[in-house]
Amino acid sequence: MFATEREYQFRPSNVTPFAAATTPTLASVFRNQPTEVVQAGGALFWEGDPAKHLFEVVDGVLRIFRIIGDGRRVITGFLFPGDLVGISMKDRYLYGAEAVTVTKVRRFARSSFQEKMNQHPELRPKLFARLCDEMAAAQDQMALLARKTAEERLCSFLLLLARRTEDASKSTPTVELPMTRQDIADYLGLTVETVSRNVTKLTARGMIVPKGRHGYQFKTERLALLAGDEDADNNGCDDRDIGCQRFGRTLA
Amino acid sequence: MFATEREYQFRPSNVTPFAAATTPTLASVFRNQPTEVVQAGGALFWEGDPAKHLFEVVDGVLRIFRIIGDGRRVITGFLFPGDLVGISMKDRYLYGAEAVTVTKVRRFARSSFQEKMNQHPELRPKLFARLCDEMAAAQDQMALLARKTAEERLCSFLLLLARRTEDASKSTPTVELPMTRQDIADYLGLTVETVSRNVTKLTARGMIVPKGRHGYQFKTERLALLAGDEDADNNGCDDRDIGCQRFGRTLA
DNA sequence: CGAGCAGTTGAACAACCTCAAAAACGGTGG
DNA sequence: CCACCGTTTTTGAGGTTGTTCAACTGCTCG
Repeated sequence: MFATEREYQFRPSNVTPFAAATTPTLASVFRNQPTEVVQAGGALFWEGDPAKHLFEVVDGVLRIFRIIGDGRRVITGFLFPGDLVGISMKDRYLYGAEAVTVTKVRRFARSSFQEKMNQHPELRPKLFARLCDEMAAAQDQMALLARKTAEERLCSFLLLLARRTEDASKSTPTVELPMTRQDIADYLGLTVETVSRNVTKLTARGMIVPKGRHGYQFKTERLALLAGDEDADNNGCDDRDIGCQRFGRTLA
Repeated sequence: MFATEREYQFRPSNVTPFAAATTPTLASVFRNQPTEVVQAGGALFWEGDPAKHLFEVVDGVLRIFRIIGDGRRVITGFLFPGDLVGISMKDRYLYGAEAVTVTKVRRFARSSFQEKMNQHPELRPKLFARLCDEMAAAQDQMALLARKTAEERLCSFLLLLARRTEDASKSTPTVELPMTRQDIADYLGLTVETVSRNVTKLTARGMIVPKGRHGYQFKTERLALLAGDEDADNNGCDDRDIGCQRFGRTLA
């Protein structure tokens, strides 16, 4: 589909450096599976396929999507290294999964995953917590789609990506956008044109600065003011914990 | 808040008559807790409250909502008898829960819920399945908000409600709308006016027929054609299983 | 009865979409 | 290395859907 192979570096979602060394993680269940490579644009599975496997994203970026009437596409999430795809109790996938970039995944039969989880009951709360994070992400997204303006949506999205990059702690991280404008549009419930225009606008205002092919340097504090999550006159410092990642889709 | 007490009858979500008699259900964990009554408009908890309890809706309807910048409200779900509220691994609720109608709930301390689940491990997959259903519902909602027109949103919503009524199997069930137009608008990402106009339009076209104060009789097949889930020229008969309810919010 | 709120209706407006075309990539092959 | 081709992105002009603002109706319940 694409011949392009883009550069990107996102860090695994739930693998904090120290915890990884001491306690078994969900990823460890997949550790000894061989990795498979999916070319950019290639499909891992389609909506409606028998849901026989789970996958762990090892490297790259996936998009999770649905098609509704008249071929309208909705991207319900992007998946990054460390994320799981295909967890469910349904016998068919409820969405399709495609590679945005060249992607490495580890495959696991659903039955053996169940087994592994029974052998390691200490992983259960971790899986549970992940579903909860994902539910929280889904609710954020509903709020975004229901009530935010195009500009707010874009800023929220950029900040979400920023949290996944190597230097997420920096106030002006450089972030790669491996997905197309069309992907972003389908994720934010907008058109390509609207996304493009707003990227241009943010660039013109200096909130983001182009860095290389698909990269931008973000002014995260200024973007946060435009993301529409707080009152305009509130400088964003409230006491709630928002430490968790809120991005991936894990369920099928 | 409201003095109004509206009539409604929705059936419990995951309690199929037969299964309830034979196997222990999630609801059975709550069975012996005393029920509390929340007046219409009253709050069960607010976003940001310490998440000390879970609740089971016994009777009535709850709305789950968030407030984003500038006071914009987003209703992320309505909860009906049998649904659970407040399940999470976070120590604070990520949303508020208010009673749409007078509502009966059973309260459970989070720790004792954990205990109960450990005592009855056979309930674990049921809880898990519920989270999966909820995730599926969230994805439906994202698709609705991202890509559907006002009319499609309203029809989708009405059909969702229809599935919860006593006579859901009938092709022209009579359904109560216990929530206000504002609630519906905040759930569908629209304004009150747009909801009102579209209700009027559907009524004029005879797709829904007013029945009493807050009730309507639905022509479900005709509504389904307008819900935007299938291609316009496809009469809605595809092979995927869509039997599950997809409505409630359980997580906090 | 009348105050207050939910709901409806109308007219003007704005944000976003659609359609169209040009520009910029990114890769390919001479 | 450069010319070419398909794709992605940007830009522009005009149209539509849904919003905003405002007035009005009709309940319900003191």
